[in-house]
Amino acid sequence: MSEIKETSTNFANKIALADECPEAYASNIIGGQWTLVICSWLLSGKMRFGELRKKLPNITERMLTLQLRKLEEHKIISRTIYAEVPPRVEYELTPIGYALKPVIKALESWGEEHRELVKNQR
Amino acid sequence: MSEIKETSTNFANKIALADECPEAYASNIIGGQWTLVICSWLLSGKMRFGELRKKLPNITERMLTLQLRKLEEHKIISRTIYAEVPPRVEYELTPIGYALKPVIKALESWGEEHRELVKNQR
DNA sequence: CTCATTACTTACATTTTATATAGTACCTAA
DNA sequence: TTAGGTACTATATAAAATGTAAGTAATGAG
Repeated sequence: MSEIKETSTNFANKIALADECPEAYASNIIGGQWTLVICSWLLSGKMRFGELRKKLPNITERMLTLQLRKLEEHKIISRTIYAEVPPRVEYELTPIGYALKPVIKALESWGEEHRELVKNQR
Repeated sequence: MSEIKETSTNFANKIALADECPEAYASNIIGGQWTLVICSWLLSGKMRFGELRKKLPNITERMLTLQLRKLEEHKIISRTIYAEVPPRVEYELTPIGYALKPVIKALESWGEEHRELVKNQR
């Protein structure tokens, strides 16, 4: 998060890959440590900043903010601020965000399958 | 890649997340920069080290080796060495590796959809 | 003996991502 | 007047991922 150096080889490689492989493109967007989990929670409806924080016990406020900003930038979630005191901010998936559902489901079931397999091999 | 520090908060968080969220678990495994692209190529059949390298023009041999080792460790690919000179090593998806197909397809189509959307908004 | 080929290793440097810690503004209720 | 909740921001640092450059082993061809 924070800064990326647009002259690095790493950056160029990401661009090049994303350019020809939609799966790499997608993986760059949702590949963060908390991204999928946040989306997964939001699949069941809009949530406030504080609610999300409670659902993700070990996340720092900074990380949560960064992840939410990144998701917002990518149009995956929308942010609604209510001018109240204390402040209230709600996050909700956009249509393209909801469209992640099959991806998340596919990952979930593969993850479970893989976990089973690995467990049984030891 | 390379080293992970088993005392870091990051490590603990990953474990905790992976523990309860299969999608985070899956994402940790296939989340590398090249992982999905490699699997994607292997979906169409076994390949040699050198072939893969040519398909991924910007990857360094080091990165390719690291990614392949990680995939092998996670039982996603199998490695067959032929005792020839010069050496020949073939990589092939295991059953659980092939089971990634729906995940990759879901990511691909979401990626394309997302890319379209973003493009049209500018 | 020297060179080429393939699939790696190793040591090191850089870039990217994640965490820790300490703030801030706002108003409200005590 | 002071404490408290909410959703942040700023700065520093640690850790992980990726990249660069240079090797290595084995052997058969010339």
